[in-house]
Amino acid sequence: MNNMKSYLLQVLKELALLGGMHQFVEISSLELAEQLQTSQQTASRYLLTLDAQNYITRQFGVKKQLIQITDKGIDLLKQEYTLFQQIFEMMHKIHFHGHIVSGLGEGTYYTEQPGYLTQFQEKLHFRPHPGTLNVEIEYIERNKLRVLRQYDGILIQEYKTKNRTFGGVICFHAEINSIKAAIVLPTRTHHSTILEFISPYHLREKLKVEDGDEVTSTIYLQS
Amino acid sequence: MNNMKSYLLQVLKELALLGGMHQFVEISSLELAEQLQTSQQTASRYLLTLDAQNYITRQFGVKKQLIQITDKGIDLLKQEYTLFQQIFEMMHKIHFHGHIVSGLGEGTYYTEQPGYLTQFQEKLHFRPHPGTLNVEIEYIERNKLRVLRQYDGILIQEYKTKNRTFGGVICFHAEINSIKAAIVLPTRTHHSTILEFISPYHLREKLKVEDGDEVTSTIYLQS
DNA sequence: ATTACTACGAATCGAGTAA
DNA sequence: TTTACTCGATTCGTAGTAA
Repeated sequence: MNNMKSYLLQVLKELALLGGMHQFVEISSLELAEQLQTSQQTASRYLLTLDAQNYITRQFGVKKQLIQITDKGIDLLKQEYTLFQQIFEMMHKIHFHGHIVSGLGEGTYYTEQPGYLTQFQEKLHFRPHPGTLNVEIEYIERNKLRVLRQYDGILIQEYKTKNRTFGGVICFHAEINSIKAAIVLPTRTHHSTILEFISPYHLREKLKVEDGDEVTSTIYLQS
Repeated sequence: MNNMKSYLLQVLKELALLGGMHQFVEISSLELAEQLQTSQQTASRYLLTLDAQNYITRQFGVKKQLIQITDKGIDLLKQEYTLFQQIFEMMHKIHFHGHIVSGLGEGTYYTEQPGYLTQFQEKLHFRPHPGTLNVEIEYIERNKLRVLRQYDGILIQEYKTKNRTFGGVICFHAEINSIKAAIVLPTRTHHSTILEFISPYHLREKLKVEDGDEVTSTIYLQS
């Protein structure tokens, strides 16, 4: 029953704009039809359907009916509102969904390099636990990754030892399942769909996750 | 062309969630179909329609297409977001639309009574210009008036002179066409669709309005 | 692989109208 | 008035398929 017809959501929105989440709304099917720019018959049918699916309750007076949005209807509206908030917050933060995968164990090596460590502490204001937690994001969300790459992030500069060069990386503050963390984006490698998280905590323990588990994360764009 | 089909709005929303307002989104009609839980053919037709109506622009790569939401599409999403904000802000403020009407000139008499004046100044923190500006709200919005009456507002108490009794009224801070004001609700008279505004300014002059002109107003519910 | 056309079945709309 | 039913008209969705 969550394959809600989109036009019914519009009707619910219209009722909410008239105060239907707080009070009953006194409205005839013809009045509603005018608001929705449709026919009285269609408006009446919309109300029947919303009622049958428990998104609204109705009482019939002598003339017009009194309509109130149910908790189920309010939840649906809230859910929709949240999505719009996500859309318009996307200049501040981006949400990703994915599941835990194992890296090649390189994470531990890199996060223990003193040249990176000092920069992490200076610029991210925490000392990362050794290793990274890798999250394969849903493939469709590679598009959000492209948005993410438009932003500057926190630059960890490349540096050289006598043996080798350690490349620069971009970091963003983040949360994974609501735990404080950051992501590390290699400046090259534009086609990966893996996010590497570092954190002051041992994330696998703190989050109690293992390979394949689903996680949600938020990346903060302001540096 | 503003009789946008509601399912097209959902498609636009989905593209926006993938970052389509900030960047191009790389998505095949099949992928989009999966997101929308519909068929590839339907998704393809949705995109054709959105393109034809200039809500999106598309570039075709060798494989998938690149989609970006146009300014027109962004405007539509913003408009929708604004409506949801209004819905969920309704515990703080309520918006009304209406047009100016003439009162019976009583407003001037009442707003000049010293017993009201001192209370207005104490409780509303401004000295009202003599008279009220009356706004007949759209009939359908009587439902929001019912929501408004659930709130306590700012009580102006009744008082007596040796000649007569002046009844109590409820006030709410307000704005009318963005100008600071307040509304005065008689405690009785539950079936009026007229809002009476008082303001430190002479509203008819300040707003440059006359009878029949449309105005929008915001009523603030927190006392 | 991907887009999108055609054709037709399914769902939705709204005029007429009863209650 | 008002709601909401029936039923023909219109719109929408999707299988098959071409490009």
